[in-house]
Amino acid sequence: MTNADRPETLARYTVGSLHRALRLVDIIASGPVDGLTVSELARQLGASKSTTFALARTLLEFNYLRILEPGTRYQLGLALVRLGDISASGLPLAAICQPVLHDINAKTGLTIRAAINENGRPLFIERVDAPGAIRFHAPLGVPELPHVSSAGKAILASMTDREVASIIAVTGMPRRTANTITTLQGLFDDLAEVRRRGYAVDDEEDFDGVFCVGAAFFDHSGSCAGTISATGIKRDLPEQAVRDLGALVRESANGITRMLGGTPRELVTTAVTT
Amino acid sequence: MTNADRPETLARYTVGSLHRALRLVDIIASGPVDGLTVSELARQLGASKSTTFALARTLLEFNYLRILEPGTRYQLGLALVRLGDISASGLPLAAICQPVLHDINAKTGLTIRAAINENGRPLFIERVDAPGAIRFHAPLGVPELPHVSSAGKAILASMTDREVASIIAVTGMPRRTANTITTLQGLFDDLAEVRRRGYAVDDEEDFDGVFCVGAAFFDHSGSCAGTISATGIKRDLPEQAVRDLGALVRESANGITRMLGGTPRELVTTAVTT
DNA sequence: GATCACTGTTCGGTAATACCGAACGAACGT
DNA sequence: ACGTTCGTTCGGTATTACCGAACAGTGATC
Repeated sequence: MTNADRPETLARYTVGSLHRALRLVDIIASGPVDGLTVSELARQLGASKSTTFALARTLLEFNYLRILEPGTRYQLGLALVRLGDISASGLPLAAICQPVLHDINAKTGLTIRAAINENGRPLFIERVDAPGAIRFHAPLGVPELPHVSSAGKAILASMTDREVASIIAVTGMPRRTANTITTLQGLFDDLAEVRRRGYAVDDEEDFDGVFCVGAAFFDHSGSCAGTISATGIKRDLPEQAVRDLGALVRESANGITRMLGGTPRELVTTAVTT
Repeated sequence: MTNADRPETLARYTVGSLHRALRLVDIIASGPVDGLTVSELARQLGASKSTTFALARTLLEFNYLRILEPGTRYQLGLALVRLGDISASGLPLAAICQPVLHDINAKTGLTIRAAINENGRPLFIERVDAPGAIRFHAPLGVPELPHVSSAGKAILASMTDREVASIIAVTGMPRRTANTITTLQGLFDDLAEVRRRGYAVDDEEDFDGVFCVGAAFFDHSGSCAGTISATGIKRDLPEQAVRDLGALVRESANGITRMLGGTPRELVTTAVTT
């Protein structure tokens, strides 16, 4: 549940019914794709059926929810598509990144994503899917773990070891696969490699069989604004292809850096300075 | 289908504070891109500052809103990106259409959009922008007027004149440019042309200088599920290019029809049967 | 066919709470 | 140093959001 992971002291000026309604939306968002019924929602929400019904009706009125034809299951509505589109357009990054994502997608046929740097964690804001049936688990709008993704490691590589340690202190380093880096020293070593190459690699560290290459771009102040990354099936990517892909992603990220008024970081052989 | 129209009785089972909160989100969504302050929101909402503040804080807690760095202006937050993405992914159409949109975009360099048929009106759910600086007014998630867009006319062309008339009775035929079709008979004539060609054309009927080509796809039951359309600047499109583009869009739509388990409509020379 | 368990929906009563108004310090722009 | 506007805080009160009970349908099981 995502309602308890807010230990901040914001609980003071919150509107209870609105809080409940947004939790309801979250329950539907993390529920099955074919939606949930009022009774199921009421159970998960811990409220009565009538209350849940009233909340759902109000959300329905604004098209935040949508009712499936057979029966009465609630899904997320189309108003959220509109609002999400507006929200993403508000970020100038999205407009800048979109053509770059399409370009890499056209050249490689892989799934390409753009993320922003959210306090050291990658938060994906845009995505261009690979053609074909394979779809990767790639939700937008939620911060991902930094130590298991190429996007996350590309961000961390722009920071000092001290900063990296403070971020990892919050997120931890949970193991996802046999290849997951689970020690701080192992991560530091990998980040040094990232700085040398100019791009980060996720070699089945998040999902078995999934390979990822990512590179960071920087704003005018020189701080890491975000990343772009390419995701594919490991067996489809021979070693040479990875090097070419890494170079492509790195240069594309450098292009975004220049569009943001920044200057691409040169490849370094030593640790980053404070 | 059973979608009652706007002039519904103000629903009886609405939660007041939630209603206010969603109106607040809408106000921000239709406001300036750099956001609104609490005082401005309170004025437009017709509520006190303290109430507005509490609502905004709660929405902030769930990342429905976001605060701009300089000052305290509220923007739409990134949670809406996530929810919009989930909402669109819930529609199987979006997953099917995405590679097709990219394909046409790669071939033509134009802005390509997919819409679903929302009671005879096109509701855009996905978009691939043209590379370059030009951005068309192309919001997602809101139903557009059917008589001024190629997507709308492609939908209407799949219906009988009687059905078209009943839809136009609701939306009206407001004039947008000098080329806008404003009479029912004129629309019927144009729709007959659409059925002959297999694709619809918007020749500066919505915006001056903007040209559009769209075609409908159909589900297994043979009813129009939605459209794909390409948008560009008129002077960039000579007559022959329009014919090629129309054929491309039509064939791409036919491909989606087949993926939906339907059979593409053959080009007709007479009116559509009931 | 009748029972059961379940659903979505309706409605009244009441305790909770969402709202307002006033007041605070701070930040601008006179 | 002025006046104005901002965001934020807090207490009191009447609004209202909540619950529980009861209704009509549906589908499965006996």
